[in-house]
Amino acid sequence: MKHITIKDVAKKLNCSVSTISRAFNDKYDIRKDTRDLILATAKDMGYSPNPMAKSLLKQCSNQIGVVVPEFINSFFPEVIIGIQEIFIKKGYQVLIMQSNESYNNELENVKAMENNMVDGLILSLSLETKNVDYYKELIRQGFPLVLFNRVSNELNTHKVVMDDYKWAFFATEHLIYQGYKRIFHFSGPQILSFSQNRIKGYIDAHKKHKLKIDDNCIIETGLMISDGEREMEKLISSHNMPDAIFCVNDPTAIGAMKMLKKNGYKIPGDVALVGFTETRLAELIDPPLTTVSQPTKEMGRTAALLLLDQIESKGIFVPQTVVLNGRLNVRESSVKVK
Amino acid sequence: MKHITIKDVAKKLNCSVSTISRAFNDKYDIRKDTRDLILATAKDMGYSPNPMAKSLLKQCSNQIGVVVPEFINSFFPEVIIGIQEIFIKKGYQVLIMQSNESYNNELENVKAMENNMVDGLILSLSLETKNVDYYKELIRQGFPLVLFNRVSNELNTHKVVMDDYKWAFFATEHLIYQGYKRIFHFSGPQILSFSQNRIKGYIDAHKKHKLKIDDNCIIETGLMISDGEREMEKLISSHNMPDAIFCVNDPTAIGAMKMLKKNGYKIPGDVALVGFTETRLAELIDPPLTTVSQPTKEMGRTAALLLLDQIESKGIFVPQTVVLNGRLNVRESSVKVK
DNA sequence: TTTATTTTCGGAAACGTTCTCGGAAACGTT
DNA sequence: AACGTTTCCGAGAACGTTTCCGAAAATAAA
Repeated sequence: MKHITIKDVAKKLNCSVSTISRAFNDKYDIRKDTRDLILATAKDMGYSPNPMAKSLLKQCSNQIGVVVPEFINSFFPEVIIGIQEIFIKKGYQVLIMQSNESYNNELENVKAMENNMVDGLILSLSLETKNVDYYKELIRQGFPLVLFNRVSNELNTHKVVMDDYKWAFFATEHLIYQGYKRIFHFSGPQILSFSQNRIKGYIDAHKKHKLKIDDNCIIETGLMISDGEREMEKLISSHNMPDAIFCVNDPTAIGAMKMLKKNGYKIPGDVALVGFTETRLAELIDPPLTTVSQPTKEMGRTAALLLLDQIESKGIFVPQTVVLNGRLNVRESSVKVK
Repeated sequence: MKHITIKDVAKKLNCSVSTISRAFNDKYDIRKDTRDLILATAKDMGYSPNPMAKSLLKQCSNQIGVVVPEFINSFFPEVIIGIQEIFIKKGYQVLIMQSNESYNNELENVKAMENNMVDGLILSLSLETKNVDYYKELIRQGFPLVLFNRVSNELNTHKVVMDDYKWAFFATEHLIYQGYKRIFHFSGPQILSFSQNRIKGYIDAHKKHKLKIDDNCIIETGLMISDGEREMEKLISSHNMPDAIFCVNDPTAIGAMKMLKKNGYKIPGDVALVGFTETRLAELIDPPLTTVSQPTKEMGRTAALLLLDQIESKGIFVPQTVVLNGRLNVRESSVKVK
């Protein structure tokens, strides 16, 4: 379990450690053949430079950190794959941690990353996160931080999101075009900006088509399958049924669907459903779920490129918000039955 | 972006760095009130010890690494949650990397982890991994390594698996009890030991019930949805239809299901399906999929505890293979239609 | 009071690198 | 032969810690 160090190589070749270092860092002041010799014997001995020592000296680690709320659903994993795609190519390592939707974990994770001297951080906020002071301070100090998906208006830094308003609008309008009149919205937690934007899209689509929205049509639900189930159950037992529901995301739509099926309702015959944020599930469940899909990998790649840019341009940067396009995948769950 | 170091604190308090270090490491040879003073002012200054420097000195990092083949399906993420549960509590950080089912990536990841001086590694092999020499060498050197789920017989170290043979046997037997006669098996890659075990279970269940297995009943398929689709399509076009299929995992079963439905076959009326390794999908798709579920979080916890044990007992350890129990969740996809 | 013991602290080496500085060869020029 | 250049390399500091060793101060024992 003994690591081979630069000294071991130096001793073996009877030269100084500086020379070895030169060979490995492609410096100009080293003879070609000595470099080749060094590289060859080093490889032979199984030596490779210790990145921690290097990080300590250079004060940067060639690592970047990713902190996400969860990775049970396929959304975040797919984003991460996009992130890795970029960074692996650039010789960076990607460290991943998950906050499990807890503010404390999130903060711990971020601090751990920071201590680990990551050169930058890509972050998506947890459900619980209301206080972003720590991140503000980080940004103030010039620490490269990119937010995606779950972002906060209070933080002035690079962000990658999709146009939630626009696509919520389109999704709702789709239901309207299908002829549904009594469209409910299962919304996400109010703290998250995307929840607000999706609500706004839902409302404005109604306005455009001069449709009234009842007071109790917008129901703050959550983001999990269980949340959808719970709220659907409430609706069913209160005999206050919509003819369509636009859900803040796929899991809540799936929860609603489960509960509807359990109670003998037909989808979309009795209640039509539209989700948001493609998960793998959407096209596999029965009936297949109409949903707005986000370009997950592209979101990852974009966040990665923004971060890379900020890291490499070590200085003044203008916080950018990249808005990615989505797509409405119309499937069986929302088409009007004649 | 300037880090506060131990020296800054020492200068401010007009004492030596050793004393600061003592305060932070709860050493006995320091006066109580000086320690309190140091801790207080350090906190005030926003100082926290640099873990990289510590790792460099101590030659261990209080970090452990997890390398998994993918995390698009919910299986690995859930295992990771179990792993984190244990390690977070113990003050370890968990670094996660994914090999994307590529042997090269896997090796790169493992080396990166090693260079990062992780104190141990939890690994699940990629599909491509046939050569495990590097891991052998790691184990020989005494590096703490725990394998789970995708393990190799060639590696003599801690392992956490489930009893694939037993549960494949039960799953197949379940189909037999339902009255199916022509049961095919979509198998995984032969290299993976779990594939072999599941095949064996499938065969032995037939033997027990004195049922013959045709030559072409066992079809090496893969592990992805697309693999299941492909092989199912072949079967359909060759008019060589089974009345039931036991699939090596859920994604292949789901792939088969998609293709069957697309071609108008009824499930389980025309073809019954059984999967393996619970994914979130199984109970949500239509029809709900009968499958063997693994205790994912427990698998993670078990692997973590084994690793922890090996790390802390710094010395002779007896490689252990923990076999976890599964469960057969019978759902609609496999029950005989009268 | 002197000596022995304990408590508390500072100095310095070490972990594995990179990098600046200076110096020794090797070479070319007059 | 004497000098200036260039090429190549070694010594040593630095990164931020911990820990061993020893010493000063405080206390206890004589």
